[in-house]
Amino acid sequence: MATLKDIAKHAKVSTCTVSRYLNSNIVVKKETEDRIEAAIKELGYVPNVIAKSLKQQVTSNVAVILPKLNHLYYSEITSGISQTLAEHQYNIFIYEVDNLHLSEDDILNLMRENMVAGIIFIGLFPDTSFKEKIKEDVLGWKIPVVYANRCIPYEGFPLLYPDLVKASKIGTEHLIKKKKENIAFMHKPLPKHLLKYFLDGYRQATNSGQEPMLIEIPDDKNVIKDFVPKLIEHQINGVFVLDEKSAVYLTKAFAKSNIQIPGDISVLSLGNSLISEISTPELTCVDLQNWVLGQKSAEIILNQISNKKFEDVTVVEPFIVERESA
Amino acid sequence: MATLKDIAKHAKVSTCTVSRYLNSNIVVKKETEDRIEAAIKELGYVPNVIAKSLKQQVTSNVAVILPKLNHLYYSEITSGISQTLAEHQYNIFIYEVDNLHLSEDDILNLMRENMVAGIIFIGLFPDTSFKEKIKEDVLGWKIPVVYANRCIPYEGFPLLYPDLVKASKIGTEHLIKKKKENIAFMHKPLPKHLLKYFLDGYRQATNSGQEPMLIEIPDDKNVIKDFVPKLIEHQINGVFVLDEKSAVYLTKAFAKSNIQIPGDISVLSLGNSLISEISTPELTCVDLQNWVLGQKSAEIILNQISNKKFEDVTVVEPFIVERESA
DNA sequence: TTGTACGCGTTATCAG
DNA sequence: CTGATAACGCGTACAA
Repeated sequence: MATLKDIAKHAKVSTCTVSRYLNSNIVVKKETEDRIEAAIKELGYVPNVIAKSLKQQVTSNVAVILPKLNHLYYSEITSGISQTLAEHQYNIFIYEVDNLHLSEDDILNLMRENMVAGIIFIGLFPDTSFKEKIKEDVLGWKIPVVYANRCIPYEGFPLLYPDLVKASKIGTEHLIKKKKENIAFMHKPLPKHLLKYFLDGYRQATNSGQEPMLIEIPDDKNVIKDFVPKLIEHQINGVFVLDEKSAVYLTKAFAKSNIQIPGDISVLSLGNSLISEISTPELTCVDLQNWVLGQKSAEIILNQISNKKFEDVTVVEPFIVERESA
Repeated sequence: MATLKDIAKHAKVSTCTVSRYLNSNIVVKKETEDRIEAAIKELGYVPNVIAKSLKQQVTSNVAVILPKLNHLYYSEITSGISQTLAEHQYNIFIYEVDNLHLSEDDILNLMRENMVAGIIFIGLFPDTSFKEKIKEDVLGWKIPVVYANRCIPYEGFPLLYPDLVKASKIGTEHLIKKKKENIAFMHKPLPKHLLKYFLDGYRQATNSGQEPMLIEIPDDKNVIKDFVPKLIEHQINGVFVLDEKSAVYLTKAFAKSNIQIPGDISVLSLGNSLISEISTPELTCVDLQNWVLGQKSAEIILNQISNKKFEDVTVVEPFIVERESA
């Protein structure tokens, strides 16, 4: 591999001249420029980013830490990040926590060892202690950080998440518009404060103090059908399912019980991945804009890196995608 | 940031001793070991991978080049890669070609600049010239390469892909076992040689020279229903759809035409992502083992890196996943 | 068992 | 406009 030194020798200039020609806009005599250019072509020179990073004590690599990649939810966010960073000539490192048999400390040490320019944490579960480690350690290391897709209170590092109150509000409004006013929210086990957001959105949409029916469903998809009688009994005619996959299994259960969607009961799902699109019936849903969330996460990292201003908390606006189910 | 030198000074030894203690199994006197350990703790030392890479002229970073990430097909493969590489302390760089507005040459230069330890190309379309560039350039640079998920003839660099002949064979066999012997293959526009694999598999399963009905469908999902009459007319009772999403839209079209699945016509899809699982009816499919493909790709890269033996062509075995549709 | 000194490929600081 | 030289942090001959 040809190095800068080789180019310099070949073009009969000093390494420093070559370096300046390549990196800065400082003018170089036309004649030497040509000689350098020729040498680069001839020797097939490619700059060595590693050496540059060592010298400048910075890399152009941003780490993305997420539970797993093979899930549309995360891969869409990651894709948004990847495109945005690529536009700014940054590379992205992927760390799938579920696959990495390392402690949080070890993972964060990996970041330091590799001198990453920034870290984007996506959708990490509360049972990881990353949040605490960021406060205790990462901020001290001066590594730019973004914590995406978890609605948590601000604690000193930039946060991004979808506006769940608004999601709940526009979802409820949509159901009401469709004359489905007896609404149930179905959700997997959820932290209290998240549930509160959904209730707030519901209240804003209904302009009342009344609460929707809340049904907590287990993780087992086969059990969802057991909740159908309860919905019937309470004369529910609109269900907002806060999990796309569960929404699909609910529609399957309805089909088996000969309940018409949306005739008898409307089903609205939260999230707009392929799942909602190909389900039968196709699911009306609240799109949380995962890709945009990723894009904005990347922008905030970039702003931190270049010492520009950035928001402490960024909220992404959801919107309704109307299909068949509601 | 504390450096090796700082540790050495603090522990009153030379940098070389610290380095050896950290990297090799060469014995160090217990007493000095303790002093070094203490210094590392006290100063919060983390080795600098960049400096190490520069010195050794190798990184532990493997690049994955793929069309896009937000697609279950690719993200599953990538996840397999990521887990396997992580187990060997390698980091993964992601490059989404569809998002990267760079020429093939520029992308490959990125690889060289960053001194990646290996490159995994996944599912790149024939209209990219990566294949040629690998032969012309990358192999010459001595960067380990894997070309995954495209059935192409061997041309000097390791290939991985699913066994499409076998996929076709076991799919056909399954349909026949279910007494669906009048079979149609539906597929999006496909290179001739790929189509041949499917025909071969069909012949192996039927033990005959006869050919299945072949229906090429356009990319537009709304048009799939237009092919239903043709299937009826030819008394097709088993359809093998070589694209998961199309399979779903076909089942939707059947539902609208009151065709029972699998009663009237069985539907078999190629690929086993979430799509097949949540579709109604749930799709019986041939699983191509994307995750395993990724895993094996990573293993081959690792073997190249460590100068171990590796296969030129690795074929991943598909298997049937029986659900409702066939 | 330990230490000295050099070089990996750059960029930055000076001086010319 | 250009060049010599010193770092960046580490590993490793070679010497002790």
